[in-house]
Amino acid sequence: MQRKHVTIYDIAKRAGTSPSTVGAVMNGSWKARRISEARAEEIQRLARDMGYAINLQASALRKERSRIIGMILPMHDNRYFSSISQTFEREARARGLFPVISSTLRDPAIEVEAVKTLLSYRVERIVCTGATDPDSIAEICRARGVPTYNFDLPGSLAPSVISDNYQGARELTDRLIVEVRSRDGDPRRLLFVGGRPSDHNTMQRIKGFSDAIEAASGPVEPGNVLACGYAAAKAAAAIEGYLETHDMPPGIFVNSTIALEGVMNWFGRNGLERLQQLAFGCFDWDPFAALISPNITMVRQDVPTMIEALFEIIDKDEADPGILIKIPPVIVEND
Amino acid sequence: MQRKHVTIYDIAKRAGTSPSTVGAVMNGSWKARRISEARAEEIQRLARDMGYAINLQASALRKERSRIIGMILPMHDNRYFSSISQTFEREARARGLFPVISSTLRDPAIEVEAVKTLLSYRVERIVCTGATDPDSIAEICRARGVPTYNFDLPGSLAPSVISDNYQGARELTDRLIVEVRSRDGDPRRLLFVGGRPSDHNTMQRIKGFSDAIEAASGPVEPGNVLACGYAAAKAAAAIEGYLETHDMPPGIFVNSTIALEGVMNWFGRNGLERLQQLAFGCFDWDPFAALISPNITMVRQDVPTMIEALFEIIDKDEADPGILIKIPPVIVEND
DNA sequence: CTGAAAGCGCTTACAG
DNA sequence: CTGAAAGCGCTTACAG
Repeated sequence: MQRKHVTIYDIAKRAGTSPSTVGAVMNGSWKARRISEARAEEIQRLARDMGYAINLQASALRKERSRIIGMILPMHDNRYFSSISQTFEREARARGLFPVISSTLRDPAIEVEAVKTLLSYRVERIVCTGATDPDSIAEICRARGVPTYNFDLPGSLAPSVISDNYQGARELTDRLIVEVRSRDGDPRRLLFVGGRPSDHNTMQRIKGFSDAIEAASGPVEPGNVLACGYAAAKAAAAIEGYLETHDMPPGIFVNSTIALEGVMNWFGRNGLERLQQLAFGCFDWDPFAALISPNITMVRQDVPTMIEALFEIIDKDEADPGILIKIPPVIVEND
Repeated sequence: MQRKHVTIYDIAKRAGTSPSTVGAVMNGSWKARRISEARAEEIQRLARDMGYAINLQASALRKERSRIIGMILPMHDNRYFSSISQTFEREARARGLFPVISSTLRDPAIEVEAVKTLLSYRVERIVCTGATDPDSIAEICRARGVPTYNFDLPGSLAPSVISDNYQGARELTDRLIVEVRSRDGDPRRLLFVGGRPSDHNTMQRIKGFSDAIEAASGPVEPGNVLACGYAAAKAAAAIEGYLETHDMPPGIFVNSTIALEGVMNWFGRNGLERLQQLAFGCFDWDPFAALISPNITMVRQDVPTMIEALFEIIDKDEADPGILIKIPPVIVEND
């Protein structure tokens, strides 16, 4: 048990050779150096015995390449975002990159702080997931020659990969409309709940929602779009407030599982059976939500395909800020 | 827009001073060096203008302190584990540490691989969450002088912080017993579903489950403990198989929300209303699961308190492998 | 096939 | 109050 890490110098001394040679053997460049097989093996054996592990900080410093890829993420404890981390991590590792993910709680100040820290650790690229202000991040990174990518929310200074929020919302709303009509309800009275009005994705989803209704039966009722924020409690309060002045709508479009939690809680407190009479849709997927209401339809964002598209851009080293890839989400019917 | 990162040398040149001075100003040690306020301010201004960001790799290399704290985690896309990352990240940052989390899919080979990579980036400490083989990790790290901590699953070579699985399971089972009896059912016929039999936590929970039943009404029926693994599909298959040769049990203890998903799916396919007649408990918490069955009781592991206990050990730099802190989980009644 | 030297960008004594 | 020098552990020309 040693306190100090063993270095190529320690091994060189023991092997009676030079640090350069050991270094070459340890980082795999030894074949190019035409170091004898015998010597390489001897060094590898010694390294194993001595418990050598390359110091990637030193290596990165010298090579000016860290192989670290950073990602900022609104939060970990969320099904959608955690499936993003999971898939991102796998794909980054598959490329020999070292993924480092920081959560930023949808706070632009924390986002910038996290990005600066990542830059100080000399990440080679940064993926901004759901960033509140992706363009300022892109600017900071561009000044340092670090490419950025927007994910989930688009920006104008770097390539973006997002869900096709408009189309997904429109398709989801179309299903709700069919269901509402099958019960002789009025689609214009459908309710939209959740998200921030300033958020690009929420805006697109509201547009898809409104356009679908308008195309089917005329403009959505004014006051039926409750972009009340992301917290579950806010969604519950929004429903509560809405119902003080309105009748129960024939259906609800819930914008994210976080909002869904609030909506479900409200119904849980006020009679879960009332849910059965509603057309119910959620933009985001949760395996348990499917079981609560037999008539819920969910939109599942296609994370694997989104991450694939992201790495295609990265692999090709594309940097055109005009790139905007929209991945269609998947409608998950309940049955 | 520069390609190259600006260094303390660049700033020193522009400021007409030495790199040492700039370095001291940039890392805050300038007051100890008694550098004049005026000069410090001038340097800070220049650094801002030139877009300087300290290279923490170089700094860490020289100081032999990275301030990086690593964590390995079975997976990100899981409510329990993602709440661990979220809380861990916050607490690490609050201490000026840089958290790096790698997921290892409950695969011992990947665990060791991830730990070695973290060591190569010169992390200062490693938290092993839910590690399949925490002791070999502890050994590898100890040889390099890097302290480790076991989290969620205990080990024998480093301090451990875990949930009190036995007590939590026992209390949960006690509730199920009361419920079963209130319907004139036989507690000995309660069913346990999910987890690996080799997993410490599962073992403890099975023990709590069995002991509670035994204390109340005699030994649990043989064959009523289905430690079928973690996948949802396995839990569904286990229930299916069980019911081929047994009547519906009076209640089910589900060991994790992943298994719960499988169990719920089975009932979803075979009549969700049959759930209402069961006493239903889950070791792990999910906000939606609560809404599915009015009589579900869940055990929520107390992640904030667990992480607090972890950092108390870290802050005090305790390394006694005999430390085993069990945090009582919280019973979440449904209502 | 191999080694000595320089340098990545910092920090740490040391000297004044 | 400040600077020159050495060194953290690598990799990269360069020389032989």
